[in-house]
Amino acid sequence: MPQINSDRYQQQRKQAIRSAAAVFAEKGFHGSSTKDIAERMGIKQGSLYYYFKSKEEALGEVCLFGIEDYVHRMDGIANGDQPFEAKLMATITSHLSSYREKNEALKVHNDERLYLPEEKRYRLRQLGSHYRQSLEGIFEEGVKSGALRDSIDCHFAAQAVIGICNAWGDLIVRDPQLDIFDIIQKCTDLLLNGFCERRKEKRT
Amino acid sequence: MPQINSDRYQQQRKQAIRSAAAVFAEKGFHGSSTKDIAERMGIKQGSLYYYFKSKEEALGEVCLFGIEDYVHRMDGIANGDQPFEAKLMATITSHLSSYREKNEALKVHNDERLYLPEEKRYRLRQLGSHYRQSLEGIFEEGVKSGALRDSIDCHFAAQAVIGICNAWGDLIVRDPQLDIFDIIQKCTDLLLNGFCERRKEKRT
Amino acid sequence: MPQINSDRYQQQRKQAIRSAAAVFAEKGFHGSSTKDIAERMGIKQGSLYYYFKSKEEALGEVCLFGIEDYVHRMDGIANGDQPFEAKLMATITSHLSSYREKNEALKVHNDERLYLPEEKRYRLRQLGSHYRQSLEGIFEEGVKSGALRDSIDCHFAAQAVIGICNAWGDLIVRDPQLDIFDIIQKCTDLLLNGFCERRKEKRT
Amino acid sequence: MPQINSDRYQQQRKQAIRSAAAVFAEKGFHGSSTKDIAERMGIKQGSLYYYFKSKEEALGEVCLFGIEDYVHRMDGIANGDQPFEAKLMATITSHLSSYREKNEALKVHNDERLYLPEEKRYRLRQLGSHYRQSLEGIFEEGVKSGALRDSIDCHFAAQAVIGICNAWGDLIVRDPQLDIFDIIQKCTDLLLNGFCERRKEKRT
DNA sequence: AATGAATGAGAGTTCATTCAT
DNA sequence: TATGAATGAACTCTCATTCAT
Repeated sequence: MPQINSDRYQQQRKQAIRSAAAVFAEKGFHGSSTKDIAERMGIKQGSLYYYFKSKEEALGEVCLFGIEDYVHRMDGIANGDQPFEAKLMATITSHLSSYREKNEALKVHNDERLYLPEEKRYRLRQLGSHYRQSLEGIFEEGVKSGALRDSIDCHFAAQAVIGICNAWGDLIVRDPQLDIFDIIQKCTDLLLNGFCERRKEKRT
Repeated sequence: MPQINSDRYQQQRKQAIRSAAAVFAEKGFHGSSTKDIAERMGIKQGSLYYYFKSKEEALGEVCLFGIEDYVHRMDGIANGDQPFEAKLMATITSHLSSYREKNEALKVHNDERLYLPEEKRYRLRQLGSHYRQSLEGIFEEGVKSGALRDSIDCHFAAQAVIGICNAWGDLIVRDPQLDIFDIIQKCTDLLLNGFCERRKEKRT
Repeated sequence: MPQINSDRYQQQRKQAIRSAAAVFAEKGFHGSSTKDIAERMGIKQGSLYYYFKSKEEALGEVCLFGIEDYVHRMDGIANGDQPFEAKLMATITSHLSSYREKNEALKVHNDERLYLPEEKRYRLRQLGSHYRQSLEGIFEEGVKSGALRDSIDCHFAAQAVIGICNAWGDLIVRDPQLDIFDIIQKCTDLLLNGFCERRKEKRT
Repeated sequence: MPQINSDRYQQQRKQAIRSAAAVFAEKGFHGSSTKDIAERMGIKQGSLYYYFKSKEEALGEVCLFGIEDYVHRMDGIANGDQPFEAKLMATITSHLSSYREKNEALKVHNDERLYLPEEKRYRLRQLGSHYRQSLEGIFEEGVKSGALRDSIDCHFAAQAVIGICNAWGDLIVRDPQLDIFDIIQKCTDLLLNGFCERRKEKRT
């Protein structure tokens, strides 16, 4: 019967979530044991159940932790009135930074959420869809404003941005040396301009 | 003692690999049981061991099966003398098609190979690196030929292509309705031209 | 995936049920471990699950095994056309003999069935009610035939018979030396001369 | 270090015993957790250990509480100089009333005492034997006085009385609606007229 | 070529118990 | 007097693996 309101408890629980995130990211949900998680946290296996009702609940908490505020940050970006280019870069920055800050939780969300029971996956799906739709909105805006080509398929574009960010996110998690700002820069450039040679001077 | 050379044996073993691929893709390596795999193949659990020494060997075979000829195909593409644009599109086509043809094996390679012991991962890493390097080579050629901007980071570019293909590959595996050629088209366009408005007429 | 139809399997499973009955009777359901049961059967703990899906299923099988044919035997008694006295004695004989033959299974049914989930308890309750009703029927018949006093509450009478048999059944299970036929005799005498109109000599 | 002498402590401890009795009666000893008991008492799990050294001690106290004064009451009955019929009825009344007053403790004594270590069971066995012997004495007296048939096996008779009372006791605990005085009446009648030489009218 | 049966290691989970506060 | 936190042992159950047939 944990004292859910106590500060100490909340603090320790957060710690447990981070530990679970780290272990799940490294070995996958089924490949991780509760003993692994407890050990990383510095407690004994049985004690973990003071903070989680089950291993599955731990996964749920990690997934939520992984996306929640990066989704909220997206709201801020989408509702701002910057030009398209700025919004895109902000999105990429936010997305890739999440991989650094929150460490492995976002990766766990991407790779392991399918092991959650439907009811718990529902909230995550809502958040994920919300994110993608906001991003699609940004692209639609960009098309209207003339910043983007008419022919752009905004759904495809949003998925592509998410996909490319997640791919680099994986690499970022695996290799902490990577220069995240360099990657943000290059991703933005790729998405805006592609790889082909076309000189700025020709732009009008 | 399996009759490794018998046709029937080889045929059944291939079947076992495909079954394992399907199950691993759906539930992950640790989430799958040998019973699951055997059942999908229509044999009994214990009989699997006639075809694999262990569950891990099965994973190894699936991973290899998942990448080997898609890597070889890349050699063909890289060594050809088509222009950059054609090679890029060929690469994307090859990559995404693999997800359809080989079904789930490529996905398994991407998501589960980390559960293999170092020795087995070595060969896969070689193949993967070879693939990425070939792709980098294509980009370097593109830069030299003037098709691509000088400023392109070829390593980044290759990773980006792989990342975007894998991201869409996941979606393709999950949703068999997706129009793969439409996606190929749009990916190529994105990578070549980006999303920004700049009309071909303005090029010259 | 047990071969449910094989003779060997059925035989071993019966053995498992008997072992479970013995252990449950001695230590109660929650006080018994699956290890205890397996050990009594001469196999290892994990192997028990080849015969039962769960410990609870084992309990269910034991309970069913404990009452099923003693309930059926009651049907034979109730439907016969012997006089009341003979039917009562037959009932007691059948009931107490069950404790000897089936060993501890009937005791387990009485003491531990409440740990079964509602769905499984349903069938048992049906059988139990059927038994009690048959017994009540015998008493009603006895009243009609004039063998018993009018004032007898047949529901009370049936419960009393069952209660007294179970009480002695417990003692019989605990002490294998007890002379079961002596007890049958005395129980019958107690109950008979309690419910009878008057003593046989005085009847005519 | 409990203040064993404080009134408050003794009062709370009694409360703890009653809570334990209720929980043990409902779920059995092994099926009950210390958390269950604490919750019913309105304290936290760990606090129980202020009143009991162990869960087992709690069981011991409950069992003792369950029989002690019902055994002492039997002494009063046995040593009185009422006729047999009155003593029998008093016994039954005392026994069945215990199930109502003490609620579940007597049931716990009957069903769960076997989980106590030998040393603790010893005192209970003494009390139980004492009870049975007193009851046997009543029967022997009854035989001598001519109220009962010569052929009565007094040991059997005492066991039968206890058995029938416990059987009805179980039903009484389970169904608080049951009319306890009706049952006392009927049990007495059953037993009396069963063991009596003959019906009163026919006696002279 | 395949399987029924068994195994043993390890998983997640529960819980009586302890103890500093 | 009571509790939050932690522990470790035991438990049920799963599963990769083996092997005689």
